[in-house]
Amino acid sequence: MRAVRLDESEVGVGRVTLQTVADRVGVSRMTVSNAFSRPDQLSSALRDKVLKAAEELGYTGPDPSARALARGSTGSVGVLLSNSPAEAFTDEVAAAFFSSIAATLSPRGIALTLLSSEPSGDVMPARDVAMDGVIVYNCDPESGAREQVERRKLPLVLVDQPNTRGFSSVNVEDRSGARAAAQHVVDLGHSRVALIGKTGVPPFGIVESSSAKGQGYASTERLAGWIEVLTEAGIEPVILQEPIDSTAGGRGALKAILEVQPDTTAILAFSDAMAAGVLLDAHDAGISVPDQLSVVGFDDNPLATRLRPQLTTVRQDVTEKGRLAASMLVEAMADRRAGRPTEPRAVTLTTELVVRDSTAPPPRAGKPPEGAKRPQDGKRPRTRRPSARA
Amino acid sequence: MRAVRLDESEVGVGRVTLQTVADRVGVSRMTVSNAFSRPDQLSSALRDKVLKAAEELGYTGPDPSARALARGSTGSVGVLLSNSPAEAFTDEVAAAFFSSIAATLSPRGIALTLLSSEPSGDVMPARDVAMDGVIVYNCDPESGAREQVERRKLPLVLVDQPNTRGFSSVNVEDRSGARAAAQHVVDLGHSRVALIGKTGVPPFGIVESSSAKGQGYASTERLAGWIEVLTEAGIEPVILQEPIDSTAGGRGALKAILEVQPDTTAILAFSDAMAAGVLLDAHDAGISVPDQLSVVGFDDNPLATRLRPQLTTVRQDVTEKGRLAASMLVEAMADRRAGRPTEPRAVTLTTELVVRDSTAPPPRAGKPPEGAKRPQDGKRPRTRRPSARA
DNA sequence: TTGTACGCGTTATCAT
DNA sequence: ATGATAACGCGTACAA
Repeated sequence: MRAVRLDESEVGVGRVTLQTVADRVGVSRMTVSNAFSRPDQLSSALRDKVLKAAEELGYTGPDPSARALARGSTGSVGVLLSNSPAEAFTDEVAAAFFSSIAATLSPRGIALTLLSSEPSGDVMPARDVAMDGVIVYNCDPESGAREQVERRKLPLVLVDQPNTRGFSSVNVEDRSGARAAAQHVVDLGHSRVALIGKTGVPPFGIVESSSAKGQGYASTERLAGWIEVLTEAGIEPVILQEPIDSTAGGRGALKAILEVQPDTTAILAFSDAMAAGVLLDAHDAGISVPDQLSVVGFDDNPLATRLRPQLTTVRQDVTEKGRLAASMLVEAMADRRAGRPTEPRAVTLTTELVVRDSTAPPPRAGKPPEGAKRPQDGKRPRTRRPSARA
Repeated sequence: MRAVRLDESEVGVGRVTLQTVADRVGVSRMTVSNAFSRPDQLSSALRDKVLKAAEELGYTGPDPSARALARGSTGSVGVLLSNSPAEAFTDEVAAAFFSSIAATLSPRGIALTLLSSEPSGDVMPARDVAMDGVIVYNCDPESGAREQVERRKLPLVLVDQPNTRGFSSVNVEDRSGARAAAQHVVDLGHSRVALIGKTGVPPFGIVESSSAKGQGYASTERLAGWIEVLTEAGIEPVILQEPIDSTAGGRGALKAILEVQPDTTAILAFSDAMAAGVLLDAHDAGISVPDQLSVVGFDDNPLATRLRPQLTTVRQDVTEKGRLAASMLVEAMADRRAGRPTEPRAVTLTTELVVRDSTAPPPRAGKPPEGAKRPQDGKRPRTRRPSARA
C-alpha cells in the first residue's frame, strides 16, 4: 500500500499522519488530504468514512508545518519590533497601533507574530520564524534584524521608517507635526525652549545641537522639525536625549534641562508619555504648567487628556496607521500568491496640532526674540493642521 | 550531482535553496546545511567559501518552513484568545499579562503568535498555525478552538481556565477574591447589593440568580464567590450580565440596576474597567461614590488608582501570571524535545482585597440585614488577604 | 564530508 | 467524476 514510508508499524504507534489514516481506510494519502482540504474532490460518503477514521485515530488534521512547506504559506504575519515585544503592550500608542493591526488581520484568519529584533543565542526571529509577510515597525535600520527580514524577500511594509529601497511604507508627518508644535510655542512668544528627544544610542543627556540626531525615523524627524522652526525664529534650543520613551523615562528631564537653562519656558517632548513625566516633575517642583512652563507632547496618547493640565500635543492616527499597514501587507501577500508584482505604496498620514491646557504665553510676556513671529491673537482655532510639506 | 531535483536549470532562475548553493560551491547539500546550522561540522575555510557563495546567490539561509518541518519546531508559541486579539492590546490588564509573557519568551528567542479563536472562512488559527506550544487564555472551553488546540497535543498551559484534564494551568483565586469583595461590602453594612457579571453569551441584562452563570472561568468563579458570601449574609443581589468587559461596557449598568433596585447601595463589578463605567455614570447622575454608592472592581487595573474616587478592588498579579504561564510552557516544550513527559502543574495565584476610596458604609447605616456579620470596627488593615479556600 | 532516508503534506498528471 | 501515482517543497538526522 505505502509507497514511501518503510515502517509498517501499525496504528497507535508513533505519529498519526495522513498516511496512517489512508492505510486505515484503504485509500491513498491523496484522498485523505482531499477529505480535509478539498471536500469537493470526493464523494461525501467516502469523505465521512475518512473523517471518521481520522477521528478514531486521533488525527487532528494536516500538520501545519508540513502544510506550510508544501503550500508556501504559514497563515501568520510577523511584526518586527526594535523594542522588546513586551513594550508593544505596555506603551499605549504602540498598543493601539498593534491592536488595529490585529483587528485587521484576524477577520482574515491571519495570526500575528511578534518578533524581537534582538538575537538570542543563535536564533534570530527575524530570520528564523516562518511567516507570510512582515510589518517592520519603528525599527533601527542599522539593526541586523531589519536587514535579515529584507533579504528574505517577504512581502514587507515599513512603518515609521525611512523609506529607502522602494518598499511599501506607512509614515506619519512627524516633521511637519513637530514644526507645528514648535511654531505653536514660538507664536506664544517663548524664546527659551528645550527639546526632549528619544534615542536608543548614546550620547544621552544634554547634547549639542550638532550632535543631536534621533535614532529611529520618528525621533530624527521630530527633532529636525522642531529645530528647523526654532532656528528660523532665532532660537537655539537646549536638547536633551533620553533613552526611554515612557513617563518614567521623562522624569528627571525637567531637572536636567533647568540646570543648563534655568529660565526655560517651554519644553517640546518626543512623546506624550515623556511629556507626562515632565508634568509630574513640574508638579512636584511647584512649577505651574502652563503659567510658568509650557509643555507640548506628541502622539495624542489617551494619556494626554487624563493629565492635568491636559496636554497640548500633536495627534497622529495610530489606528489608521495600523489598519493601513496591515491591509497593504495583506494586499502584497495576495499579489505574491497570484504571482503578480506589488506596486510599492508610500503613504504618509497627516498630523494635527491639538492645543489643550499645557501651553500658554511665557511668564514674562511681551518680549519675543528677534525674528519670532507674533502670536496670532484672538480666536485661533484650537486645532490646526500643519501643511504636508516637510 | 543532484540526487533528487530534476531540473538542472542554472543559477539565477527560480528559488535559491541549499542545493543551489551546494552546486555552486561543488559540495553536497548537507555541507551547506552544516555551514549554516552546525559550523563545527566543517572546516572554517570551507564554511567561509560556502557562506560567500550563499551571499553572492542571495541565499538568506535555511527556509524557516522547511526547517520547521524537518526539525519539528517552529520557534514560536501561540496564545489562544477567546476575545479578538485586538483586545489583547486594548485591555490594560490583558496587555500587562501578554507583556509579561513576551518579556519571558523573547530573551529565549521565542516569538509570540496571537491566535484568534474565531474561525474565519475555512481557516482556524488554532488548528492551522504552526507553533511549538500554546497558552490558552481565558478561552471558552466550549469553543472549537480550545478543543482543536488540545487535540494537537502541543505543550499547553491553561490560564484562567477550569483545569479539567490534567493540563498545566495558572489560575487566580477568583472565587475567594470575589468572596473578599463581597464580605467587604457586607461588613460595611450594605444589604442592597448588585453584581455586574461578564458573559459572552445571552442572556444579557438583569438575570435571575439561578440562571446567572458567567461564561468563562473567571466570570463564573467571581460570580460564585460573590453570591456565596451574599447568600450567607441573607442578601439576594441583583445580577446584571454584561457582554463587554470595558469601561464602555460598564456604562449603562448603573441605570439598569437602579431600575430594578432603586435603593442599591453597593455594586460589585467583574472588572475595574466595568467599575470605571459605573463610576462615570454615577458621577453623571450626581450619585456620590462612596457616600451614596459603594463600588468594588476586580483586577487592580492601573486604571483603579487613576479613577476618582480611587477604586476599591481585588488585586491579581497579572505579571506573575504571565511569567509563570510562559515559563511553564517553555519547560513543557523542553520536556517534549527531550522526550520526557511533563508533570502537569496547577498553580493558583492569590488575590488580595485592596480597599481604596470607592467603598464606605451605606448612606442609612445602622440597619444591616439579618444574618449579616457585623462590620469589624476600628483599624482594620486597608489590605486583606482572603484565605485560599474557595 | 557525503549519501540516504525521511518529515508530511500538496500540486500536478495519469488512470479508471 | 474519482482516485491513484509520482514528484516536489526544503531541509535535517544519522550512518557510512
